[in-house]
Amino acid sequence: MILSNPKGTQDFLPPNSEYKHYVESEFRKVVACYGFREIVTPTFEHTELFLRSTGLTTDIVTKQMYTFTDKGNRSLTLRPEGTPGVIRAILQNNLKLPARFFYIGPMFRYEKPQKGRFREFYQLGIEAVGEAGPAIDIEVIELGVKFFKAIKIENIITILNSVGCQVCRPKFRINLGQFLDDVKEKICDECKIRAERNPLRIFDCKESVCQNIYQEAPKITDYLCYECQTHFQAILNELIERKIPFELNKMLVRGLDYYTRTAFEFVSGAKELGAQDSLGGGGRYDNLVEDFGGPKTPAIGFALGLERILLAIEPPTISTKLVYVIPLDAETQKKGKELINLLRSAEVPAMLNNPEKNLRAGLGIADNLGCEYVIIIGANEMKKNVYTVKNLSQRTQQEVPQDKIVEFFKTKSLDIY
RNA sequence: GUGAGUGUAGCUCAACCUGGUAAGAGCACCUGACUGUGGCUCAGGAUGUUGCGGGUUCAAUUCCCGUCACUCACCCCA
Repeated sequence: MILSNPKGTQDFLPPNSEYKHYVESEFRKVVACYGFREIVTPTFEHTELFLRSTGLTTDIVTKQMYTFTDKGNRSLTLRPEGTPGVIRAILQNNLKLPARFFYIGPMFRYEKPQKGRFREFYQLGIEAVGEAGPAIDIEVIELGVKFFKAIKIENIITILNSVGCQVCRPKFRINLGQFLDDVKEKICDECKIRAERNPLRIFDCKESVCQNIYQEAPKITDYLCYECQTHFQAILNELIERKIPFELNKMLVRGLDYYTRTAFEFVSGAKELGAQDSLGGGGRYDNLVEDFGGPKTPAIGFALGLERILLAIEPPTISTKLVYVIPLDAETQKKGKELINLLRSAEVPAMLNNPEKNLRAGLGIADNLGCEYVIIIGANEMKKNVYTVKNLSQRTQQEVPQDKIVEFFKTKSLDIY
């Protein structure tokens, strides 16, 4: 019992931990190209922050938050998502706008775990705060697509919709409410609850009966105000022009309350993902900063689920730089110690064979460690003033002059993720 | 929160349906053949409170109940 991790958490063991590092470093490269810089915010915040932003009616807030009272009697919550903390930090520190930030870190939601869904999970996210025009919407979507391409996830579909704004959404909601009143006898029980609590979510229903009914329902896109309509149309035009494939889905809504206008989701066809096929999602949230008491500030962002990405990628090849040094006898032991010190000070990772293990055993250990190279030092080498360098995977070996050994390994670029 | 499935060696699983006479296999592990060349081969070795608790029975890994854990799905989302 003591030796088990809490439900919904997981250990990232090698090589999985290295795959994680690979995904994160590719993400860093891509976002850097678009001018996003890293922001690191606390993993817990005042509970109120999430109540005010994520939304009082959302599942996340009503039943999934890890909320606790600390010894100073403050109500704190492990962050269930990244955006509120980022916006808080921007306002609190009075940062200059526009600003572009990215973050990578664990989020926490009390859910029942299943494939691609955990209680502690990592998100890779970006937030562009203070830019209103459609240009940034396009950059953000393009960035997402580029990232998936960088990590070689090919079968990604970008699903796109506009959820309107404070001007047009109320009109839509009234009409949708009327529609739901008319059909409430025919829809499923779940939908009846949704219709009361959060009508926009009815479109998520998977019952075909309901889906058929909702074909006739009012769509937000038919109610967009002139500004929202223009904004949305500009995005569609530009995406087509840039040949970024997308799929319009008038049913797409977002689970968080603060979204406005552009809403999108990156969906994968990879069957490894099970039911959780959404690798990430995001959208515009033009009112959130104001809701926090800041100036009226447009913003857009997205978040990607790291664990789901790991399910979808082809694992990269991980090779280790570690060089395994095997002195053959008592006389060469000292030489071996000097050699690993020399290599280490040149930033070449090195490890010495245990004197109790013979050459055969040492090679086996090096192989298990994933070492590409082994250095063998024995009487013959000492005589000729060389080291025998053996490449384990290619099963080749060569003699390298002792004074050239550091240089030899410095020219090898075996990156470890 | 709801539903279904699964818990046997470090890992993957068999035996369970049809209860029965030392609980097995493969992989991994350890030792040796093998004191200057690893992934092969050969010989040998160690390993289990059959998740936990209770019940039925002469007898339970096997059947029943409970419980916990894991998995998948619903829900929701990244």
